Amino acid sequence: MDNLAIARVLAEIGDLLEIKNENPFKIRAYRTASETVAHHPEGLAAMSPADRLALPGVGKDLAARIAELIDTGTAAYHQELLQEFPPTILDLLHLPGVGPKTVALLYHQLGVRTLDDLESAAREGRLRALKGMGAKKEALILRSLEDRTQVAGRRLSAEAHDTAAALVGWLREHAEGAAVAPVGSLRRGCETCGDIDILAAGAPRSLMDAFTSYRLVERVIAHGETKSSVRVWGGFQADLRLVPASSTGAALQYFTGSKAHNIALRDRAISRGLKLNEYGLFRIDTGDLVAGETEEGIYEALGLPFIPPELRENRGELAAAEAGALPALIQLQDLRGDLHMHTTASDGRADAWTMARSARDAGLEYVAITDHSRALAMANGLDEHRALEHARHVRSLNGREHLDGMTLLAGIECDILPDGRLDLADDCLAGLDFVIASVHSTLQQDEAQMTDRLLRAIACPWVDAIAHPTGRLILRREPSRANMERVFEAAAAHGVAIEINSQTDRLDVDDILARRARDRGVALLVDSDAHSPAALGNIRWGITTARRGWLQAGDVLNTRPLEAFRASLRRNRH
DNA sequence: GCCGTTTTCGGCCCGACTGTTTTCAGTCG
Repeated sequence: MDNLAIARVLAEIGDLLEIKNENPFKIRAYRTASETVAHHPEGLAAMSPADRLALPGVGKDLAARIAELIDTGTAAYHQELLQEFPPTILDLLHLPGVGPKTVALLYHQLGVRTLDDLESAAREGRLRALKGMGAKKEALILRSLEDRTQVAGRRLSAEAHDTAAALVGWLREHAEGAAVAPVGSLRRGCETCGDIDILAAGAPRSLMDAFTSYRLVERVIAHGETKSSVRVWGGFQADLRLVPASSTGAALQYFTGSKAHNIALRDRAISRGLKLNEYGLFRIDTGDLVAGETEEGIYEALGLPFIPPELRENRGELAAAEAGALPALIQLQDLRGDLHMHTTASDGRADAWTMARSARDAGLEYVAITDHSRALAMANGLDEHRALEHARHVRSLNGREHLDGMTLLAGIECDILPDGRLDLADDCLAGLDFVIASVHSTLQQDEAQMTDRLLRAIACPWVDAIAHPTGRLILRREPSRANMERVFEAAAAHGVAIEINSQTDRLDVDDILARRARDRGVALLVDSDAHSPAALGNIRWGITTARRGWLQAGDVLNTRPLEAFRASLRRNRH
């Protein structure tokens, strides 16, 4: 049983306990543990019982349930709860506006077990007869049921980014002098987001009306003096919070989250006789304001340096801050090269010259042109002959004018065949400047096959790096079953770099694996995998992922000057 | 159910909005 499966069961127990109206702290214990397990980079099944017990939020009881899950694939406690409530009841809980109390009420009073049951009951007007419910609540539930089919949960943050930027721009026009900024998961750089959170500090009350009358607002969900929510065309929910200018820093901190980071930070405040909320940091005894105007001030008053938003996931950043050991996170301008891009030679939209010029305009000093190899026939992949022809062409561009010091490396994105062999012969790969290998097909292999496949590719002396190592597509395709721990070990041993691919739906490896790889001694690359000049800009999302993975410039090979970069490639090291 | 240089028992983060209410419960973030 893998971590996500364990986490799902623990979260379900939490949900079921909530419907049962159990002790809220017990519920929180299950949910915290679920989060911890889901984000733990190492498989719990392979850990010793003592190590599992050492995980934060996992005590004697939860460790026992986890062990039971790993050993038997099921937990008796979970099954008991499912005897009391049908599992379909959890669908009701995830409906907006429907919480545990309502679910319990619906189940006990009306025998509602499924979303279909709920829809019938609502249409027949039976909900309004329940205590605490009325016609409006009934209409709200019907609406949630309708929305459910249109908007399916989370979306790529890259998609939300443009919507958020336009909305923030509109709000700034209507609130001169106020601080308007995206907060929440967007500010933390998460790969997906559930909604768009915006904070306005020091803005007039009238800004709320500007917000709810924004031309792309489809419906107003809530409209208050300091908080409003709307649904924007395209499926996003956007929330706006208004706070006084004196609370700018406190509110930025509070609404940026994450929830886990904030709870840990508030714990820290309490232990120092302080109270933290979105308006400021206050002394508990006197109620005096200690900090609130700036985020830096909040952290400073709690004895900490400023913690970058990307690190605020309660994954050790508070301890690191306390110890003065926060990483100096990599920045976009640290990048000097981009080692993964395509041209019209395979499935790209522009030629090598145009791609290189665009990269130069973006401030880069070198690029590798890495078109597909022949196994990707539908992408017009190159065979050995074409690959070497293309390499000659790419290298010939280096002598031309107007390149402003940009250097092109002749490379290839070589397919790793299902048995781990490379798609092109060794002497061809040896004749190039850079080879990045990747898996594009037969992604459903079992763990042993997929792991061996990658290990075999890594063992090939002409492979310098592995592209999009897990093959996942965010919200669409799960990562392959490869044992990444063993892949990183081999990559470190052979000096093969691991890529953070910046395509907005890949971000592969992700933040957690990137951090794990670095800790295992693996060098990383941040690449655009661009198929057009415009897509070169996606590399910023890879940088965000690297930052969320605690990476510094020194951990990423393509921050090095060209000669140092070339010297660090596996093919040039002996 | 977890956790502890104040504690092995008694705590556990905090506030806004909505709807159904005569002072508050439920939900959300």
